[in-house]
Amino acid sequence: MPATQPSKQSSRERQASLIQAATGLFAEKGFNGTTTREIAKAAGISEALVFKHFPTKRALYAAILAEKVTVGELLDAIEESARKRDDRRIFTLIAGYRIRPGVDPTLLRLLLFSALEGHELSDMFFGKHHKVFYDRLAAYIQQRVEDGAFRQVDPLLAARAFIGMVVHHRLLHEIFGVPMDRSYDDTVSSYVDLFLHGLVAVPATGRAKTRRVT
Amino acid sequence: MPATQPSKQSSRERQASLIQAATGLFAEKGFNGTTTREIAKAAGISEALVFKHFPTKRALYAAILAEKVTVGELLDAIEESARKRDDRRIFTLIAGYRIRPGVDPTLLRLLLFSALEGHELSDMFFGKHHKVFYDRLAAYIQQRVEDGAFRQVDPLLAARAFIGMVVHHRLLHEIFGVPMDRSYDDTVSSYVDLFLHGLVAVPATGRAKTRRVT
DNA sequence: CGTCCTGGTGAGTGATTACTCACCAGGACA
DNA sequence: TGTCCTGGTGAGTAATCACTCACCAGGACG
Repeated sequence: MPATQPSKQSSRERQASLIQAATGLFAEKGFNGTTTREIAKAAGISEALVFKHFPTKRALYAAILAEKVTVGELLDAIEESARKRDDRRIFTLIAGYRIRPGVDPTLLRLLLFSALEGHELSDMFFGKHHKVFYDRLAAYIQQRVEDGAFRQVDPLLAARAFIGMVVHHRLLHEIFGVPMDRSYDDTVSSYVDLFLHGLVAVPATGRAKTRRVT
Repeated sequence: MPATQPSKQSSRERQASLIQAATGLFAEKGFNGTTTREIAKAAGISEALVFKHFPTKRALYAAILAEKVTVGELLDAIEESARKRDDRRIFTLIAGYRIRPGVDPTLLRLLLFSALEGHELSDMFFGKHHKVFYDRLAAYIQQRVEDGAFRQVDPLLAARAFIGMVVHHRLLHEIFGVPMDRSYDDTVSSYVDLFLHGLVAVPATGRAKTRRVT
């Protein structure tokens, strides 16, 4: 518990540590399941002080959703691989960003809770965390269809399909507690391979297409 | 509002109408977000009577999760197609079962809420509603791999991947409100096609593999 | 007739909730 | 020295929560 600062802090510091403490609680128990008393305790301050910084509990929640926008550097890496037409790399990047063990697990819970509980900022949160990905991916897929490298598919649907595979994987793992018996790299590569080349075996033509999947 | 029965009902009838009324509320607002007063009002009875039938609010919630087990007839249809090795049909059946417009939208919300809020019966609920599907699908995929018809993939991972695509689709639509601009049949067929044949175009060999997807 | 069971309720109970208010400590600056 | 601002609190408050209890209506059965 990082609740060890009864010392004075500036307004901005307090606000930040409040947001940090509350984020964990909201992600764990949802908006309705979290009390302001718990938040204050987790931040190591009195309940009254919480309301000096945020007029209502909802306002604190909104501040959290508004703050966690991230994304950023990943899109650059994607952009670069897109220029090189490195299909495998792009899909691996996106999948990895969603499955990678280091990724903050609270964000997914926060996102789901906010959507289920119907918070007003949920749409924005969803847009910043998910929509960007499948919009960018859809654009790339369209490009590759035009190149003639991909089959004639609906780019948006295909993008959603791929991201769906991998988000669902995380969902199973983090929300439903399904154990993942394969390594992270292995899993990502399997998903990418599956999506790019499909399930049906290609009868022996000259191509060395059958990548090992183990 | 079906709250129009102040008349006497037998204990079992009351219990059933209580469960029906509460299911909608729990799915909409979660366990913590739903009050017993609301439930009573939706069922058209007094709050006290709710507790005559269920000792606690949690017990009522548990009764709901325990009751909604369904599945059933779909597995028979799958079994039949499995004997015929009708790949497309099997994947279409499963996808359809999850995307079909008629499917009760409250179940998905209920499932997510119960998992996020960490209800004790959540695992069971998940097992009956999802695990059966990807276990069955994984078994079929393994069979087809042994037939030599599918590539050498991890069956469980592949099954999860496909179901992930389609569950994610429903999630986007029902929970996040993303509009779906294509028809139901079209969407399902696109997903199945994508999963079976992959994204990468097969260079012109003799096969007429490129199914139209539009 | 009485009495007993079942379905049903109004009016509470104490605990908990989000939120408020009067007040305090101490450094800054005059 | 005084006073003023900022960070901080203990002790509330009204509302709401899950849950309880004493009681009622009426049909069944003797």
